[in-house]
Amino acid sequence: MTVTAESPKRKFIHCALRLFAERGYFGVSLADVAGELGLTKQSIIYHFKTKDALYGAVIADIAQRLEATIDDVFAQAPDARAQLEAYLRKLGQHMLDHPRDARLITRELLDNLDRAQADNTWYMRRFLDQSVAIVAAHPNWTSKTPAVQAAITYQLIGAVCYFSISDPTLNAIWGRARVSEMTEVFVPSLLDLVEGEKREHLPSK
Amino acid sequence: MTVTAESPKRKFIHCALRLFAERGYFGVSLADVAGELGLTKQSIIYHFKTKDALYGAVIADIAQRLEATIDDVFAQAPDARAQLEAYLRKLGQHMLDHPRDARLITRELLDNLDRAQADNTWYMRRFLDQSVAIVAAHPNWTSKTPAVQAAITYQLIGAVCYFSISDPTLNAIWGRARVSEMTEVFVPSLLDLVEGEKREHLPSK
DNA sequence: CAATAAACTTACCGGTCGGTAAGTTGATAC
DNA sequence: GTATCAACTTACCGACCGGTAAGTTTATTG
Repeated sequence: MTVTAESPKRKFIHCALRLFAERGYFGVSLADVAGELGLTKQSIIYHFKTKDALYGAVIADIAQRLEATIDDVFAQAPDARAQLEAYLRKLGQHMLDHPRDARLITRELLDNLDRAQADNTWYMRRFLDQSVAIVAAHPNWTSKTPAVQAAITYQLIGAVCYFSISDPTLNAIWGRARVSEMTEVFVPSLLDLVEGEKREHLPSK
Repeated sequence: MTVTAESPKRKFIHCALRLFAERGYFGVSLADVAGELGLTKQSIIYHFKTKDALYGAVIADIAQRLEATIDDVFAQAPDARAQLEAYLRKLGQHMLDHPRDARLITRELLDNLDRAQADNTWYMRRFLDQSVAIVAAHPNWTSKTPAVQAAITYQLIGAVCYFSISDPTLNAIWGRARVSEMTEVFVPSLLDLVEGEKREHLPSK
């Protein structure tokens, strides 16, 4: 059993992703991150120079993994309709498997209110453009304006992220049993909304 | 012209809502809030005892205003279908008019990961239950399980909040013109998704 | 005019923050 | 065997944090 030799930088990114997702930028100190790995905050400063730079590396890491998922969709699905279905399934699966990504993306959206204008390198841009391209190719929306296509795309991504981050709260409100039911029907119900079907295969009372 | 005499407590709540929405709980200090009103942080301590209590008052304030919106829907719309339409229009309008509410609700969702279990008084509970009741009454979902109804409700609220908080970022990515187009078609497109129509009245190229 | 109470203020405290500076350690290279 | 370098450490700094304690100001009331 060999220890997977993760580079020190990647170890910090991995750990920081988790903490930033849970508590946000201001809710996490460098000492918190380093402490989780049994190190001191100065080891982070050594690798990343500043806290901002560490945060940037975390965002870039998520963006890269999301782009990889999309490339996968383009490679596998035969036509536009199948591509959108594959996209939604993969995105949904990704965000349910990695709720931290959904949490951090949503936080990034919230915290970038001021930064959005100043910072012209927006790490998620490529991912978003590719997502819109998939929606735009679908028969439902090929004839629509780019604005409509972008709005639909955003609704879909938003629904997926929002559902993922709501999980703990939903559990507290309605209990684990009901939320686990909700999770099962979530992606199918989203697909039905997209295809305009009448949701007949969803469970009835 | 009389100055509307807002109580000191309400002035703090109003100001804190804006700052918490913009920068989050840990991103805002008591001195920040008081400074905006030309006062010192101790004046906040005097009124609210702790920072946590101030934050709680802000959340309670939002919850109360949302419940008022819902009561309105129940009072006005004649049947279940019209109620859901009125609900979505009002919710969408509310979140577009008051993006801070959408931002803070989403932040609350994110930050309550740990608190959700411990804190059994969850201010948004009544609002959420009423929202689910409206969705459950709609012909599309009356026959579905409570879990499905809750999932649909959450997707709808999520889409609205997510779109509202995305506004600054979307502007930075695609420009004001396209985003303003998106905003116009947003609620109608959501209604079309709900009613299962084919989006014929949405603008085409 | 004295008493009271709301709505503040200044002064201060222990603790934590991000970041600088100057070592220390252990492995590799020549 | 010593020079080099990555990957750390300890020690420290000024700024800021939430919160306590003890006044001060202002308006109202008997």
